[in-house]
Amino acid sequence: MQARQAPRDRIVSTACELFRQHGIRGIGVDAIAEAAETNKMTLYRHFGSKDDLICEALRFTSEKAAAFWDQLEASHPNDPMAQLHSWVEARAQCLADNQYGCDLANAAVELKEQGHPAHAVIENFKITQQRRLEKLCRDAGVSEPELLSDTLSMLMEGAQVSKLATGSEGPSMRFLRACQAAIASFRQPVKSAAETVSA
Amino acid sequence: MQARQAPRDRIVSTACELFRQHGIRGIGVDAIAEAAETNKMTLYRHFGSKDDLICEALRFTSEKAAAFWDQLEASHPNDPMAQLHSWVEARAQCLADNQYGCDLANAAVELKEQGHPAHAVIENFKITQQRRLEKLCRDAGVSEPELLSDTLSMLMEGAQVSKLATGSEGPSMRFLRACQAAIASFRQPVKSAAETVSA
DNA sequence: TCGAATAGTTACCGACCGGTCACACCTATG
DNA sequence: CATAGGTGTGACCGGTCGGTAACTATTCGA
Repeated sequence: MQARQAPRDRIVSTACELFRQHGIRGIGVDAIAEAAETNKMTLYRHFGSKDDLICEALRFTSEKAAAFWDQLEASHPNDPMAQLHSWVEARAQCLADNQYGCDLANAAVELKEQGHPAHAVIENFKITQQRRLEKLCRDAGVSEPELLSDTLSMLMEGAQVSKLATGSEGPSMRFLRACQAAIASFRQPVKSAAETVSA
Repeated sequence: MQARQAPRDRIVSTACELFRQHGIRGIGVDAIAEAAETNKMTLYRHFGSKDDLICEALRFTSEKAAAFWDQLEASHPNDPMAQLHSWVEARAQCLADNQYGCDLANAAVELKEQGHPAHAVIENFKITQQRRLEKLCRDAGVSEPELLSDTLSMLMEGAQVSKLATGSEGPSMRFLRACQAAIASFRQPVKSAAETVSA
């Protein structure tokens, strides 16, 4: 039996879970503290405000996502095209497993007050993801890496919100095929040595 | 000077606006009534509850969107491929104009309690839009109309949430080009009469 | 073993939430 | 002019929100 996590860690991971299930505005700090088997006073000793906790929870989620990229690179070393397909398949799997969409994107929808500290966390996360995806596309040698990576980004975000709005029978059902078709349409045509030089 | 709208209509359109700006959970009925230049009691005489008002506001927005399709068909009669491109351009324009994304999709993100009456409105709207888009793709004679329409749906949803999360410099910047590339990749190759028959 | 830090408990605060009440008002139509 | 129906006003309800105070219990290292 493992020693119990520290209260702070329990609060963060519980907050992640409850924010995902009920929405950030849909759950109160008291309920979070209770679900984390602690109390509101301890929560406020670790986090100055609910907004602080929101940021910390989003950071926590985004760090877990960052680990996924290392794993991806290790799975197909020196084969960016295989990594790209692996990325798509992993996103499709995540889409099938998770009924709540991307926590960071949902937070962006929910927290409209501009200047909210969470915006910086969200933007930083999304931009990082997009940069990594773009690098992958570039390394894979597709014809328009920026356009492909943005296409895949939009397909991914769209699939998640579409699943929320329309259910799993909607467009998100064809997310995997849509991504694969997009990648295929941007693959460099096989060129002869002469063409490669002239281009 | 036009006669003032009836209180009920003012409440609905004001609610649409404030829900869009602050989120459904981010604005109270009192503030809506005040912004509509009326009061909470009148609001509750027309709508049984806030949830009722939410549904009515979403219905109002979705009806405005429905009118767009007639307009689209009239602009390029009997030319579904031109209508499809026109649809993409209109969505791109809407994306550029509107900083809050799709109200219906945002509502789906925000209202996670299952069984909320708004879900039926959202699902009905989204499914209707998707069916019309799919019909357009089919009429345009692309090779895989279902896959293309789902791709375009996901690109559209993704562009909106991506703009919320990453700002207008992110993937949504290339929404138009991404859609056009997707359509191009699904265009039927020109076939000879013999090929058409043998297929 | 002592002391300091951390965690738990209870009660509380003011603000706001969705929703209702009783009552005064206005206007339009008979 | 009278009456009726929609409208405006302000007070009020119970509940919940984010956040705090004061005090006790626990843990753990010096």
